[in-house]
Amino acid sequence: MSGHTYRSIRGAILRRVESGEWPPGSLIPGEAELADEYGCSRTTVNRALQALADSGIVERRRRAGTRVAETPIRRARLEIPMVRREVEALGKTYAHRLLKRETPAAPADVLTRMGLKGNARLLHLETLHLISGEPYMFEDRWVNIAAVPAILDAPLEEISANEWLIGEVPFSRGDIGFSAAAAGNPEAEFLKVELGAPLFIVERRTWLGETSITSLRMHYPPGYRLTSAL
Amino acid sequence: MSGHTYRSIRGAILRRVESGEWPPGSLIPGEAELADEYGCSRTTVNRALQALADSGIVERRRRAGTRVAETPIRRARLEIPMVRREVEALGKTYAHRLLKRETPAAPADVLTRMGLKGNARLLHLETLHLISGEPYMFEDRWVNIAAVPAILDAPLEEISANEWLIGEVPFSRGDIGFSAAAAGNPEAEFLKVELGAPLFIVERRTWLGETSITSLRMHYPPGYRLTSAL
DNA sequence: CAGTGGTCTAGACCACCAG
DNA sequence: TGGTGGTCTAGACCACTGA
Repeated sequence: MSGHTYRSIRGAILRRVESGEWPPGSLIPGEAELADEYGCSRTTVNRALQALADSGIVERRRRAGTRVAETPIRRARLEIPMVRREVEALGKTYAHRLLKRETPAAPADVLTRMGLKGNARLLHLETLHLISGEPYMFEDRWVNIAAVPAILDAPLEEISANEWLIGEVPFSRGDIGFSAAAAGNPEAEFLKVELGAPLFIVERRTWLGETSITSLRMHYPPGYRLTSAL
Repeated sequence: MSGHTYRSIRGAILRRVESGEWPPGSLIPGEAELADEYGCSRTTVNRALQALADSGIVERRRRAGTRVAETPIRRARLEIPMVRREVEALGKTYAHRLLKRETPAAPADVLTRMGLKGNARLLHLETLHLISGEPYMFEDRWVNIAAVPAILDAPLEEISANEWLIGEVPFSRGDIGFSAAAAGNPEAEFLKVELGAPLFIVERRTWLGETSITSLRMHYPPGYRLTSAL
């Protein structure tokens, strides 16, 4: 090593992009040439360029080389913490209240969302999450009983379904969606906001392999804000 | 190479984590040991483990080794496209209408948000973005004239401020925030929604080095949804 | 089909930090 | 202070794909 880390080289290349030396859409020198120029190995240049490609600054293709991205795509990396952590990070005390726990016939839209058939048994949970005793977030959750039968006996008054599921199925895949919606019932009542108030909605589905585990909608009252560096 | 790519090894390790062989919080074998076990070089194992650490599956510390994450942090990676692309990706035609363009005395909250002093000159823009002729998003933007003086002569009726700025300052840093808010004026009128309708709000600020460039608020009507794999 | 990035290897040294 | 991950190197072969 001659004092060149892949970070320093990534920085050097980024500066040349930002300075306009290599404008958007232009081809930048190949790895071998850059390695020669910076006096480091091609491996190190490769790593730097991969990092830049990962952040959307450049686009790379075999044979075609590396070009500066034409339209810089913004990639925001959001960290989605557990509600408990979110609250405790604010220095407040967290609590939750299980408002509903039932196994009704599942609505068609929930079944569709979870990719299940009509005979699937689902557990429906409504939970209010509290910050220092005040409403923080209202959660409407459905759980696929076939995927985690033990949930029927879980002490969900003491441990939230989210945390119980993390203990049971620690690593699952899923997707997430963000939107806005007017407060209806029962969420308006539980969150102590007026009917029609604008709520921030986070929807999440998780899967273990091909099996749907849970699907939920989290309702945050006005004032909630999700942020990220860009 | 003996048929082992860093991806296959990442997958193999992930499966052992998911299977519960290494429960959350537990220490997994060191790089050297895993390399030996899988019959590949330590470099390859290192790359696999770095990828897993990057997705929040494991946590690594020198001397302490690699542990399975205690509480899996969810990292969502959001791609924030230009509005034009977002619309065109739906197969619709994009257009925009510049509704306001003025250089008033800047409100205090805008100055604070942009980290500027009271004497800073700002350009205020209100733009309606259209999808196939219908309102798609209302944008309220402030631009720091000192950072990009040429914007005063930019043909913003033809090219949206966003795209003009990308051309002028292709690579800038910034942050982004998501929230919900009730439609007020003028956005309710322009978006053709009722006063008080729940809007999805995206706020963005961008900087070039230490200089604030622009700060904006994008208002999406009910129905808009931002999604991501988890 | 030739040139580019993608990746693996074996070895080396370093930075960090828990014991 | 020793063991762990972090990183660099030089060389090699491979996979893809555009000219």
